[in-house]
Amino acid sequence: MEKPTFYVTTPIYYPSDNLHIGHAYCTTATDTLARFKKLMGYDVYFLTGLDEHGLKIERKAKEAGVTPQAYVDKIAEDTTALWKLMNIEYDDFIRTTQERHAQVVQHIFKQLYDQGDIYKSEYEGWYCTPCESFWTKTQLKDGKCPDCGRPVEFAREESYFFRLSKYADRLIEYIRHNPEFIQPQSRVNEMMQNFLLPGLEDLCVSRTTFDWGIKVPFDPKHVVYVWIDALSNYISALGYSTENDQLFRKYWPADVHVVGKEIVRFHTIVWPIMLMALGLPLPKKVFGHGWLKIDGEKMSKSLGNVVDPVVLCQRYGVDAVRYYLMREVPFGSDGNFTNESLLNRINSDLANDLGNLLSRTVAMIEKYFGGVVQPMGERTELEDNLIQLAESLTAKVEDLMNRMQFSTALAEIWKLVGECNRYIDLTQPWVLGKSEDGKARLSTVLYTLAECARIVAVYVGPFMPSTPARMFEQLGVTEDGLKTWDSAKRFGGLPAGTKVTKGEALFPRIDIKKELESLAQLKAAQGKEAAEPKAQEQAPKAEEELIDIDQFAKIHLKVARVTAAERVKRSDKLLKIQLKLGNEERTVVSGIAQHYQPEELLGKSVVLVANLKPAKLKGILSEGMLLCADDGKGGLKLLTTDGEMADGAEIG
RNA sequence: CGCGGAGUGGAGCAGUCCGGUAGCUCGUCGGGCUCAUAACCCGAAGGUCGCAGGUUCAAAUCCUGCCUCCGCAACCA
Repeated sequence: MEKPTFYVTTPIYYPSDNLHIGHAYCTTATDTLARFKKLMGYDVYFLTGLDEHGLKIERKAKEAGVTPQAYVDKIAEDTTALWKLMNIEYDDFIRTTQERHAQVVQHIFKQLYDQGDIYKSEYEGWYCTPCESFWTKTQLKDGKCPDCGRPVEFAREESYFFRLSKYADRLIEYIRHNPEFIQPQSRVNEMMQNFLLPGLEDLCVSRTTFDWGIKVPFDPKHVVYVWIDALSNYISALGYSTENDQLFRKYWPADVHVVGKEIVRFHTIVWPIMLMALGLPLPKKVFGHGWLKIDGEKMSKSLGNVVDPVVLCQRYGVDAVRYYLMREVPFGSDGNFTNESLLNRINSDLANDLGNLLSRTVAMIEKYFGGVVQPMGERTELEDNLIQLAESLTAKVEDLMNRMQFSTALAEIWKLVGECNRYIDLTQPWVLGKSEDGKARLSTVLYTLAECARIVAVYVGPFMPSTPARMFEQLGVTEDGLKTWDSAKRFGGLPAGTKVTKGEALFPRIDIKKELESLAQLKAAQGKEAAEPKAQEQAPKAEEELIDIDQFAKIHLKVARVTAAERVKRSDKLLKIQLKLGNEERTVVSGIAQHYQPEELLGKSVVLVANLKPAKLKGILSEGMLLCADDGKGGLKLLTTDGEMADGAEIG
């Protein structure tokens, strides 16, 4: 009989920088699911890869002084090395710069154009010339370019558009009739309320402002812009629309697209509509997982809190890191990554509970029976309970895994680990070992423990791929039939006479205090390294635009005193500030609400650009600008005067 | 009122749909045990469930209002 197929994907990540723990999180989850399905007997196909086009990469490459291709080649190499390190068992790694992909994208683009779903029009937006970027009105920061802060101008660009609106009703119906399609459920509302029900706008799918992308086949000054390029990877990797499309015919539609919550929208709106337009079946499920925050904050380069999975794997071992990622946070919710919680998990769950259980079990079999597992004798209530728990695990774990509740699945497995540890205390093998009468009972106790350890080893496999082998080795399990998922469903598979061998600690305990210290040192050292090249980068920029004294004289700076300050309603960043400059009163709206509480500003002497053209922000007229300095860590400080100054004083 | 999520012992979370003794993990304190990686087991302390009203015999749970935090708002997993 043919095995049922299971096609699962990660997003194709954007390689503008090396990948971080967030990417590792997503890929680990996908790998865990893929391994589970393989153990369940599915013919699994697991795709991951990189989305290598776009302006940002074009620029990054330029900064680095290499071609975009060379730039992404390097990161692709690092990425595959990372997945190898992390034991990610993917079947294919697609890169959007590969010819096989470009062909398919062009085919799709042309087909959609020919059937009228893509049309040529004009893209309107706010254009920042130095950045060569379009922004929507809402993306602008105080009316300026969110990237560089310079002024933008309204502009139009010839573009191709994809007629999302045409398929919106069909998609709404589909989502309503397929409650499993978008997971977790809470994301359904978000998509419906925010995008589908208010009405979809057509999607801009080409650009003429940069080159690094796949050319529109019939209009080569245009480059295919993001989503048609990126999303197509899920079928281009299978050979869709080529002569060699067996994989496509075998595996499509995908069973699960695992994605981060920020791109759920593209996977549940744009992608299904693309597929509808192409007349293809839709993926069965899109699962949007949450984000890992670092010490409670969003991970970002500018905050300097990006966590490198390579370092963690090298220090603690791949399986420990994978375990932590899958156990700590319910899949679908946001979670918090801290070194401390990682180390705590490793020590308490892996070293103390699991590792130590194996260690004490094997040690006792060696001590009391020369390392030979004795036959199971008469069962008491204690064994019945434990065995019942072990055998009931299958159904629970399978159900949770199918719902991608990895964290809860691990918690269930650990209930058995915990009960085994308790069982040892209840049966007191060290007392049994003292008398000949006790030995019969002892052989039952130790058999029960060894067999439970074998069962745990099987269940833990999808999460921690190299741990089962290490456990089997100590337990003396050699027969492949005792390592399968099915073999864990029934207690009693382990044959009496099996020879156990005590090995190294499965997960050595970590001295958390010391380890946190050395991590801090490591970070400090890295910070230094990172800071140096940055200073060099900035140097040439300073010369870029020199102004002469006359130009400077045009700017009127004055000392002002804050007399009142309040938050601007419906804005996270803006404060409305009342200022006194001698006899004059002014209102200024300033984007510092994330750095200052209104009350801490009262009475402060600040520096005002007094002759800035007034601007309306959130409907409030702002007459000037307060000078602030960026501390480079995402913080912002107002400039004030050294000692008391009369308000209204001229600066210059 | 753009949309969504969250606020529960020191920390992280479950419970909220379907009202009825507030639960789990870690930490802390006390005890037990010695097979084991100073691990394991038992027990205890610690919560007016964000605030204010309302419905009810009964509210963490249902309703109304408010406060605070976080995310999204055309590409950060």
